[in-house]
Amino acid sequence: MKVHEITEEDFVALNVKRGHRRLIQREIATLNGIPKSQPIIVNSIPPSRVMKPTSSSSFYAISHKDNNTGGESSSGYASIRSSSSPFSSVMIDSNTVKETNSGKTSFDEDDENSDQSSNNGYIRKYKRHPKPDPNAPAKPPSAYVMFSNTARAQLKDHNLSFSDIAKIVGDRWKNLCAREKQLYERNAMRAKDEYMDAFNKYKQTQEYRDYQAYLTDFKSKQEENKKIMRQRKRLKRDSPSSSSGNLADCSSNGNNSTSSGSSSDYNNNNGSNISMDYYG
DNA sequence: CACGATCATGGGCGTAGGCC
DNA sequence: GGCCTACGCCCATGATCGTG
Repeated sequence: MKVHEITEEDFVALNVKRGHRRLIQREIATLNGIPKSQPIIVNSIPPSRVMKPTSSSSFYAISHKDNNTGGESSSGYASIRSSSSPFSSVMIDSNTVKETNSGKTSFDEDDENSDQSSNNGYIRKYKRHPKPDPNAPAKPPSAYVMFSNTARAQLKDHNLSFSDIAKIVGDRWKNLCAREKQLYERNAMRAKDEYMDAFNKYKQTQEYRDYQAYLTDFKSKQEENKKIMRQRKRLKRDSPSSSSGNLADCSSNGNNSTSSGSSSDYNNNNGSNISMDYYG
């Protein structure tokens, strides 16, 4: 594998910390001719699978999905989960794309088996999130989110596409007069204060401690599952002919070690709602 | 300081994981 | 191992928070 082909998953697999990942990615971007002024993209897809953007939009997510319709092509999925922020987008050098298009790149073990075989398709990154904490106070919306809720309600009946609405809301926010904006900001600040109070109180409760325990448990089980999946893949790869027998054994082992605990815990957990995420 | 993640919105598709 | 359900992710937007 060439250095510039390394993906976010590869870094994670190598235990490279995020800050270091960003530094390395910046250097790679520079090598690829991307100026420092341009933000880097967190590439979970090796360059060989990156497609050129289809529009001039500043947002650059690579996908087979039909824009705006929410419809996805049935032929697989190639996408980068880029941040919703426009800052997170960057054009990947088209030369890089061409250069590596035919090359085979290695993946994180998990993706490796994702049988790109079938359609050359890349399986999107998908991680199960822990259940949110139903007892935790709801996170307060920002001023912009408050505004967008109002604006969306007004635009709801205009039969506009999802992205059109987003663009209009963004425009309206930019053109909002200072006084009105201040109003939203004040509301947001008040909501935030209330949230902080509520959350500090909530942290003293048993529910909070239970949820923290659930999170820890959830994480360790995910790790466990990952190991099992790797094991299965290895077995499948190593003995394709006798795969059924081995697989059965392996899967039963896997199920014993995971489902027994996880399913019951999942059902028994008190849930929770601090939106945690385990992307690494 | 830079930059990714999150939040709301809705519809549709694909995947993880539970269950038998 | 196959079926089925729940839910993550995609699309756009900007402010804000968190992390390295």
